[in-house]
Amino acid sequence: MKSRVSAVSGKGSGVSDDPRKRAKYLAIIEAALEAFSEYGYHDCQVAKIAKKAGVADGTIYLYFANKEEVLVSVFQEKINRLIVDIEALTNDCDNAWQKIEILVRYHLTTLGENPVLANFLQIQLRQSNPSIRHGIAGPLRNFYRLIEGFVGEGQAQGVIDAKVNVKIARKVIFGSIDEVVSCWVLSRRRYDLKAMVDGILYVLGRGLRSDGRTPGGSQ
Amino acid sequence: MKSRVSAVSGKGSGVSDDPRKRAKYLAIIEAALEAFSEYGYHDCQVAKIAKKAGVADGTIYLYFANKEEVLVSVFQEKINRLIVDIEALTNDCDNAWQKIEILVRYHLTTLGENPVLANFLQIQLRQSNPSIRHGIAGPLRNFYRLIEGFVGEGQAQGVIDAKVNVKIARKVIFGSIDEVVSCWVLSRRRYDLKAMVDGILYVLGRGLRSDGRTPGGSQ
Amino acid sequence: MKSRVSAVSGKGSGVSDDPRKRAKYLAIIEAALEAFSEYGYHDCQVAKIAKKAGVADGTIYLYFANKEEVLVSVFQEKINRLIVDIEALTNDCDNAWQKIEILVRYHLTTLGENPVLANFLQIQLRQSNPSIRHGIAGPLRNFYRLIEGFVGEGQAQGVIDAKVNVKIARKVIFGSIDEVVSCWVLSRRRYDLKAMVDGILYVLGRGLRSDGRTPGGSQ
Amino acid sequence: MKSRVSAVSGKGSGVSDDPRKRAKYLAIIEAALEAFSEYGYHDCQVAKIAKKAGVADGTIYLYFANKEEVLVSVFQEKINRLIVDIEALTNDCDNAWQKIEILVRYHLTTLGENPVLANFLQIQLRQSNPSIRHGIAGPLRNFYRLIEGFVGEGQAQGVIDAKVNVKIARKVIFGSIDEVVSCWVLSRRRYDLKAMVDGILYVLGRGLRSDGRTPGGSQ
DNA sequence: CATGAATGAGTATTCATTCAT
DNA sequence: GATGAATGAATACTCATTCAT
Repeated sequence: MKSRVSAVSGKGSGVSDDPRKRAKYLAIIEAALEAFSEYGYHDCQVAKIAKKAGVADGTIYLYFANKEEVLVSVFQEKINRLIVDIEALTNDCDNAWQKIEILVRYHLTTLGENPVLANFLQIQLRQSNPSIRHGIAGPLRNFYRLIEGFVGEGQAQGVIDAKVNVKIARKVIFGSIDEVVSCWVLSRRRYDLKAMVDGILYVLGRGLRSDGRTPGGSQ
Repeated sequence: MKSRVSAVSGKGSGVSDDPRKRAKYLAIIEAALEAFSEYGYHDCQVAKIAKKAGVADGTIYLYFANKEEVLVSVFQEKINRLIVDIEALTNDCDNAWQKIEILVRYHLTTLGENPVLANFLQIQLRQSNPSIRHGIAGPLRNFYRLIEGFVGEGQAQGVIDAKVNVKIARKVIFGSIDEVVSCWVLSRRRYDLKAMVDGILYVLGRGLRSDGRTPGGSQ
Repeated sequence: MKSRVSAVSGKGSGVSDDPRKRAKYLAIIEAALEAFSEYGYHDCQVAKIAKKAGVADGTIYLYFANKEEVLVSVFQEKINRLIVDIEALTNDCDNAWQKIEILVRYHLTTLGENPVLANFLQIQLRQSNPSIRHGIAGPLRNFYRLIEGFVGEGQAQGVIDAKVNVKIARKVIFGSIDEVVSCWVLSRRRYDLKAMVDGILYVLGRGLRSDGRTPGGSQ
Repeated sequence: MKSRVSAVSGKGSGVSDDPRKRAKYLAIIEAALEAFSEYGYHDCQVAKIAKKAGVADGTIYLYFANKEEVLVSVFQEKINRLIVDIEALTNDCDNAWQKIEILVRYHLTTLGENPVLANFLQIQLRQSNPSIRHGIAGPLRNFYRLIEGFVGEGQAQGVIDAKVNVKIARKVIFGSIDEVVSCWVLSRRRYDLKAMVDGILYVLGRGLRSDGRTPGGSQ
């Protein structure tokens, strides 16, 4: 308890003043990502994570309250990183639709280049129980908000159809890329994920962007 | 083993000549749907299914090879039913885009009226092992094919943009409705799912339908 | 739950209509007595009990809710048996002091001839935690009541000093024989426990019996 | 190892020339008494003792070989103190039976006023392993010898019945007060322990004292 | 001397599956 | 066919103890 570095009950990302603790925390996170991705949540014993991280089983519990918190923390670290990166990439972009394009492209490119993470996010993460789902909800909401922010911004700029409900737009965008990545992972990554970006953006763009066709907004 | 009525290794849907066997098979399927939906896959013991079905624990194993096969069979029965219903509803429809509209509307309406099934399909089904995911893939592919068939048909009819890749269109359609239903279930069904149909179809229609704007197809 | 034969939550002594269940229940009780006596509560794994009983580990849990309940049930069975035996032996005895003599003699004789039981009752049983202590309290109270009954009876008959408080008399009697047996067990039974009976009864008799000396009761 | 101040393997009572060490040794003893009494032996982690004592976990091991030795040392310190006090109180008493009265009265009064110690001695101490029981045996023997000394002295003085076996007398005396205190602790101290002294001494006195009745000693 | 982060051995309990009746 | 008592493999987590600082 005393000095546990908790990503869930703590400040949100395993922050610790002691850099050695932070390093070990991150080592466990990376080991857990690999282990969960390789075995799935239920078939991944804590001992496997500890071994991959090069620490004793008990050490895991100095940094996380339990196995569930490890899983949630991995997700949190990874999704937060994704959000931070996308925010940085879209920072000096004026057009909100282009921000969405960047998001979709970056998401698919990143996961396409990181099959372990993709497998974790699309498959293994979802084998977990309701209490884990609850822990995941918070960080995921941040990703949702990012997308919704872009959509709203685009409507304000007039580049996204104002008649589209923001939440529905987010669900279509997120649902589409989520499905695309899931299928790719389940296909055992037999094709190039990046190659799908243009096709998806074509459909999403037609569905969401304002264009000359609907200047006044009539359907 | 002997005369087991298997939904996975068997002919595909618990077919049996003996109507009493078929009835008990279906009773177990319904009990399992309820039980899985109520407890989740991992917290739903075979004993709970047996109790709900009014049979002994061991009897389950006269109809299914193991717990996994029960789950897969429930999915199979339900998704097949959905497919059959949608095929019937779209049978005398000439316009393939309208068929997609029917599919989306029927899917959301059905799950909106059947929270137990929705919870099973969106949440509990996905808590399972990769080996189950494999068993699910087959029946799910039929649903994929249904959507892809409508898209292809629509392109042949000229009502759907020919430049859209059929598989990508299917992923956008399925991913969108899947995400919409999942969010609804996770929100504890605090709003009306049917009410989302028009909003989703508006975006999907804009994204996929051919229109006066692009008669020749140039973007 | 359904048909668990519980000595704690059930009717009190592993009663079951099915004689086969009762037999297995008793087999586990006897195995547990031996195992607890040999290893002590904390160092006696459930697996050791199961092995001695000739059943699978899991079978223990068809008859008992947990390891604690096994311990409590062993105590209950044994102390109840002791009580029943003493009641039978004292039944046609007119003099209540003689009943106490019979109780003390029977208790020490029985434990002296049954070192496994003596070790269990005096040493291993007491290694347990408060929740177990609570489970033991009920059956132990019955033994207390037996002694107190004899004392009260003796006072009514005039054979036991009326000035002695019944509960204090019980504590002196029970405390004395308990200490005698404990010392004997801890001495590794290097002497004959039965041989101590007369000496103890001499002191207890002087302390508790009415006699010519104190007819009026003056101290 | 080096200069460990052991209460068991050492000279017997945490003796050290360095008063600072002695002070910390005693601080740990007091903290352990409280902690064991509060949580019980098995639920009292070494960390809890360390925290109460205001030292690091590891520091405990500079003063004691292991957790068992801490428990044994607490017992040793406390029982030795009891013995020393009783010896002082009985020093200028001529009548050995009065010494026994003093012992019983002092024991019950002290524990009655010190529930933490009473709980430790009667309950928590006995939750321990057989190996601990061995460590306790030595100091406890000193208490036994004290009682036996009084009894023998009383027989030499003719105030205690010569026909009573000294060890049996000790067992009756110790067993009685032990049972009385245990019942009091288990009753959650709902009555006044001191108030029982006279009642117990009345029975013990009748049982052990020589009196006019038996001048020659015939029963 | 003191610290406290790290270690890793140890175990009660669940539950999918079997098979004698 | 149906039953349900019996099986036994499998695992997260605790905490006494150590030792580098």
